[in-house]
Amino acid sequence: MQSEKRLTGLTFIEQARRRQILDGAAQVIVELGYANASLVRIGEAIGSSKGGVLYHFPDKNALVGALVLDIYQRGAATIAAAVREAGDSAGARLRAYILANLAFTASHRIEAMALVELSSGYRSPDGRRLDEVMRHWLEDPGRSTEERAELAALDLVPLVRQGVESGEFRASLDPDSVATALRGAVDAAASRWARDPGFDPEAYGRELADFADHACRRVR
Amino acid sequence: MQSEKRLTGLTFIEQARRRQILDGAAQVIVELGYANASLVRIGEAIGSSKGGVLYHFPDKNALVGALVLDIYQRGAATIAAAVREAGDSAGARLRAYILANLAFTASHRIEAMALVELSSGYRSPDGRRLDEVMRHWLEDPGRSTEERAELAALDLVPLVRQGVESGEFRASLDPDSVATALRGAVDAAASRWARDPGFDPEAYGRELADFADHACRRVR
Amino acid sequence: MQSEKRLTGLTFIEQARRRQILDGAAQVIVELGYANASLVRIGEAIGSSKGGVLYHFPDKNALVGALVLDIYQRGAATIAAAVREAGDSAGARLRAYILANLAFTASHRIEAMALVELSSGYRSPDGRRLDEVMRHWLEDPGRSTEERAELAALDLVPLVRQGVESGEFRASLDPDSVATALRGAVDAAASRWARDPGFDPEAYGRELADFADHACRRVR
Amino acid sequence: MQSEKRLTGLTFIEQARRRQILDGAAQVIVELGYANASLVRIGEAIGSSKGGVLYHFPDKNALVGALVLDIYQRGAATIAAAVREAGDSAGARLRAYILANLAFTASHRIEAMALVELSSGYRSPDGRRLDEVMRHWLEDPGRSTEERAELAALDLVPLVRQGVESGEFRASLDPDSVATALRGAVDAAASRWARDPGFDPEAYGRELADFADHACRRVR
DNA sequence: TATGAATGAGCTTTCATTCAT
DNA sequence: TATGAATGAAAGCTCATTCAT
Repeated sequence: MQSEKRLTGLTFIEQARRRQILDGAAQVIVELGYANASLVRIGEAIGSSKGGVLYHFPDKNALVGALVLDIYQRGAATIAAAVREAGDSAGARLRAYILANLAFTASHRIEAMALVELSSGYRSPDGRRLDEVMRHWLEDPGRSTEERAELAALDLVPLVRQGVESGEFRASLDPDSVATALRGAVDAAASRWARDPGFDPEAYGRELADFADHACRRVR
Repeated sequence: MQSEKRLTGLTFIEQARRRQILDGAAQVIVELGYANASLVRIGEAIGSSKGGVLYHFPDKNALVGALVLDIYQRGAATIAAAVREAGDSAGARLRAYILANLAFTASHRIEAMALVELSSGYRSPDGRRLDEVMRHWLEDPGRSTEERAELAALDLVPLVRQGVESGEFRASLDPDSVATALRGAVDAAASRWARDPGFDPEAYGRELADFADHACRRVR
Repeated sequence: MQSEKRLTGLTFIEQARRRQILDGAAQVIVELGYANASLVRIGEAIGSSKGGVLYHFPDKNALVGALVLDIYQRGAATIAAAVREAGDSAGARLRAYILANLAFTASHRIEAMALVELSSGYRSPDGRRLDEVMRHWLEDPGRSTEERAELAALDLVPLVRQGVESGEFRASLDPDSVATALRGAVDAAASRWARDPGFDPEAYGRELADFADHACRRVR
Repeated sequence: MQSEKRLTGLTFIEQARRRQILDGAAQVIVELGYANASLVRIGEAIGSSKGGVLYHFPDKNALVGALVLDIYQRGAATIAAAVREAGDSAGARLRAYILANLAFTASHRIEAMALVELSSGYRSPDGRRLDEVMRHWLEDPGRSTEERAELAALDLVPLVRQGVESGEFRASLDPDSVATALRGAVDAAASRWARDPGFDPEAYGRELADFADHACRRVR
């Protein structure tokens, strides 16, 4: 039965191989930097050859695209869920956002670091940065509403704004600035961890959540 | 008189040319990404040739090293000064640190962005990241005590710790986490600015200073 | 019964598949040029895969060889027949030769163009041109006398020489040069047609036949 | 003085090197076929490296373009001159055209063969044949009127038409077909010569000129 | 009778680096 | 104080070929 062997057009072993390649790519990118993450090295990382890699992805750009999208989706899914479950309070939602982010970083060390590496190291063939390219991908009309919703959940601005409007957060807070700052603080974990293996992302998450709480919450 | 024309072994025009090259390099790195910043393009950017660039720097690696060090030093100098002038209060010093950082970003747009690009894009010939390499440079025994002091002033940990110990900041603050978070928030400005030309780093700096203040200061 | 299903060692379906592959190959070669006619694309052209193609031919070289030989044989068969039926007059035979050639081009557009593409694009693994390789094939002792005769019929030299010797053609005619010129004029049709879809090979054939007639025939 | 060292923006030695590369390229293309004429081999042919070749031409396509244009221009110049000097008679002009073409082939063996090889072997990066690409080049508005005139002189159609209209050639002649046929006959010389080193292009030219004369001229 | 998977040679291209001038 | 010229390593990519299924 085709339906048993295939899922979204790919056989299971094909999917497994792609998974393996994506993992290998992430690893090499983290280890050597995106600039030095050649197809040969990615191939070697999974005990294969550059040809083997290119058999499963049309070109390097597609491979990186798949990798980024994969990490984003996995991350967005868990983070969106955590925020959803946190209830209506902006404070609780913000805390959940931060904790979930750093829990994801903790449990997906390589992936999180790879994302950081790519977010400033990657340029598309026509010279655009990852953010810009991502925006195009996300606007892909083939993307489902749920996916869109989850990816949108990564945006902190509405969350902060809600807190301000509900009076839970200080009125003088600028949602845009706060979002930028917190996103920066969250992303800092991966690079910090990269240069300091003893770093504990989840502990950092708890500290950061408290920090953000004190910074945002209206003084009673 | 040689002694008038030379400073640290370089003539003034030599120094001027190096300055020009470093500026050109920063510009190209920001525009095209570190991966595409070839020596030819850097040469073109200053109306010179590949060979001209390599006359002033032994190799590309040295050029990048000099660039990073140059930016760091210039930044550290102004920031250290601002913090020094802020007096003894940890709160005032933290505010000065943040404002000075973002003022530097605002007045050195290209340099700040280049640093972001390099901080994850650059790898030394033996594969080490910029941070790691920087640490080695800073430990260079040839470096003067003042330089050391200024570069050390970029480290937020002692600053936060002082605030906690003096009772100005909340006792439950973890200096290390706060330092990581704030450094991440500060650095986020350059990448944000890169993808959003309308961004105002100094305004962001004021928001971030308030944010940090509320987060750190002990509730009276 | 095996004997009913096989012919020269191949089953009928096997033969049909080979036919299909050869046709696909010709098509792809014409469309994309020999250099871009990869096995994958040939496979795709017949709704099959690379592997499918290579099951029927030991390697790409053999496939091209078979294609060329196939086209030559089919062309030679009809042309030889036409010349044979034209009778003894050299003028009539020459006219028949030209008309038959261009009728074949007209009815086998793809094949004729593929031959043009291959005649300069193809090189054997050891670097020899198609002509040279063809000569070897034709000297293959396994080839029957009839086949030989038909393929020999493509040679214009004896035909022209006969006309000269019989006095039908001008005595000053150099058979070798005339043969080269007319072969060139005949072959020009396919390339002309390739870049000018409105070209009419059969009309051209009639013009060329008249042209050759006036050029060769002794003025009464 | 710059003006002594430069011509059309290139120094003389630069021009000499380009010449050398073009010659080497033509040689390799003839020897191995366009498909096998890699930059390494072209480099080797002139005792250089692939890098050396690419220093003088931005990419392989530009190299081939320069080669084709160069051959065309040199050929067109001598042929146009010969036709011009032949006077007004269409017969004399046609004879001059044919003789000049084959004299050029005789004196530029490699170039003529390379052109044949390229005319069916080359495809531009976007898949177009040489003829098509050539047409674009020739329409380049930067091209001078004289160049245009000379390149236009390669077109046989107007020449034949003039002969028909002046009554010098048979009225039943179709200029387009005759042009195609004669061009084919002329070009056949290079491929014939390639597979038969004893071939004499100029002798062939005289035979072909007579042949064309008899074919075209009105019987008195 | 094919397909899926993988390999590795070879291609074009970019680029840091070297060297003579 | 630079440029011109050239090299060769390494990259991304295509493709014929092999092999297991």
